[in-house]
Amino acid sequence: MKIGELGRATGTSVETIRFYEAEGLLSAPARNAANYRVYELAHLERLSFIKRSRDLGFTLDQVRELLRLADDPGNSCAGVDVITARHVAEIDRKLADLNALRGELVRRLDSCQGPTIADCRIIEALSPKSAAE
Amino acid sequence: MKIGELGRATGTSVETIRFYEAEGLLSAPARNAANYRVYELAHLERLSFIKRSRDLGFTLDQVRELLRLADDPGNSCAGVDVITARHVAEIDRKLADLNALRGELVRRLDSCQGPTIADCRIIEALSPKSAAE
DNA sequence: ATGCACCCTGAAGTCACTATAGGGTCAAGC
DNA sequence: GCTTGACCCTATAGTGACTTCAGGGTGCAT
Ligand SMILES: [Zn+2]
Ligand SMILES: [Zn+2]
Ligand SMILES: [Zn+2]
Ligand SMILES: [Zn+2]
Repeated sequence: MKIGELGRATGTSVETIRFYEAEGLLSAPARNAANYRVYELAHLERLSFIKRSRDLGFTLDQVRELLRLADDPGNSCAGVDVITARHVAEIDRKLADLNALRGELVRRLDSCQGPTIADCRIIEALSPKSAAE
Repeated sequence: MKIGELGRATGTSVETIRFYEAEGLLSAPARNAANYRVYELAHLERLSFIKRSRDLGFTLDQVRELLRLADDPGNSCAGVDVITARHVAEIDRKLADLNALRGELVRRLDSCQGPTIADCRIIEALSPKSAAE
């Protein structure tokens, strides 16, 4: 299959596929007479793995590690589980941060009666005079 | 005050302050004989505003807009509220995404009994054979 | 022969900084 | 007076994970 087909099959853009190849995540495929990339089933499977991992929020470095671990089915999966648990912990941190931000913003939004900048509770929250709040 | 003092006063790194100047967010201050930046109170106030906005997760483009709106106290604050509401909506989207990811990851983590890659429920979730799931 | 979808490479742009290289300034202490 | 150290300066490159752009070539149908 050609790169466009592989992209459609995996939900990945052509540019991203070439980027993954340059990054060493996806091995360079054979070329046809026109110098077009020609992919095999193994490429489709590997790219699917990468796509799913990215969709689950793993970084490319984590994906690299997951691929390495996944390549040997006899290995212990402890490493995979550690990477995943660490990733969950990161997500928890982000969730906590975002929730705090959201709370602060919504509180301000709700209390703002306008009508002008001078009375705006959001601007007030941002302005240094309110620093003692 | 010099750039280091300003940085300590606002919790911003010296490099970030110079970056904000280059980006036009903070006006270029006067220089002393040694070509050091010399900041006034107005700079401190403006940088505080930027810092608070960034801490609340606004992008620099949004900060630019907020600064522009905040500069005229007679203006309606509708624009500010719109930017904020939009930002909250973005946060809500991110929260939903992260919660979904977290759920998927934790579900897999909990169900993985190991001991090898061949049995790992996380690798299974990533592998294309499980695509029909 | 012309259009169009598709493919190629290499380089630059995105965001919000951070880091690095290679210097200059200033006050204190020996 | 000379070094040490903290601080300041500019200009440039690096980060992550791509996306976009410039400037082409290929393959098939009309
Ligand atoms: Zn690693
Ligand atoms: Zn308001
Ligand atoms: Zn704008
Ligand atoms: Zn496992």
